[in-house]
Amino acid sequence: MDIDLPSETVFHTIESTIKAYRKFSQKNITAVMEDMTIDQGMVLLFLNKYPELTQKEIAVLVFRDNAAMTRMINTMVQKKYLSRSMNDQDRRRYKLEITKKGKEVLNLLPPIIQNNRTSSLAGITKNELSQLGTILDKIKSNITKNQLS
Amino acid sequence: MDIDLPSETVFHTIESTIKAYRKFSQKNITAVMEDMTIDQGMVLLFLNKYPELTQKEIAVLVFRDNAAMTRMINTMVQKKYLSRSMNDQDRRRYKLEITKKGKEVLNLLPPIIQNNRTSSLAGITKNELSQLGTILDKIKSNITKNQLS
DNA sequence: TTTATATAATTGATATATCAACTATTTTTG
DNA sequence: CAAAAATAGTTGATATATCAATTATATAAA
Repeated sequence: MDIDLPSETVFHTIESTIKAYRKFSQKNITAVMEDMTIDQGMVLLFLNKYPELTQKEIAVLVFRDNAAMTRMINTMVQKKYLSRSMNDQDRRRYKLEITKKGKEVLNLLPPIIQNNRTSSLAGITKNELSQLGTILDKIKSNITKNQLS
Repeated sequence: MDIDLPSETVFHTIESTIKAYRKFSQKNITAVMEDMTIDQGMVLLFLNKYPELTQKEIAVLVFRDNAAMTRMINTMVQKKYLSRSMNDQDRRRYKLEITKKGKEVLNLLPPIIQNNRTSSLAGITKNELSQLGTILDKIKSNITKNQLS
């Protein structure tokens, strides 16, 4: 059976776009914050907005599983961006708190992230952006439907 | 500075789409080929079509760097999907050959991959597909332009 | 034709991804 | 309530990602 090479499919384009964005974004972050990764930065942004998030909930937001999250947060605690303490309401969970060092990151990061986004989307109309979202959502929903069967 | 949470951006949608596709695709591949990964499968597809590819060229096609490629091919050689031998024309390169076991994969995989693609893209028009490609290419070219400066 | 530069691949260090098995707690339910 | 099920998180095993430094070979330039 003959099929298109992966490099000729839209999935390849999707993947190369997000990888390019991640690399670009990481480069700009590294320039001002030596040991900060995109994903660690996202964790800080989410926790800043919703301080009650559990590791599991954060994992969903950044597309990782529990195990990956445990290790990522270990690293962030070790690097002093976060502190972990007991949650007395539910002792299966942790309370995650952003440290002073973490808060400094939250001052530096947003302008850079904003710039990453706007420069990547330069010249793309609101309409195109919404089409993009709509089509991708269709693909995702096709996949979700198929996952169940 | 207040910015949108990552989960509210189109980059999040792009990432979640490709991750969902990868997971879906991997599940279907695993069902017929226990220890075959998507990326290893892609390497086989590319090598099958272009037997002269170097590790470096394959790396570009599957969005990895040389180091990752070296290790991935080590694994594939160890699992007997590929064999590595000297290239006498240029002794910096290897000649990569698909083994019998690798060729069996090449019989099993294409129908599954084809099905992954078509079921993920069900209901999406040719026009939408080309819009998707166009918009993503715009984003990529914005990023490439910025990378240079 | 030597020296410099470029290229292909490897290795070490560190971070991460994924699955499955596991612990420690709730929460549900019979 | 006690047993069963669900939930949050951890750990081990294995694969992978990335950067920087290194080796070996090939090509270009002085």
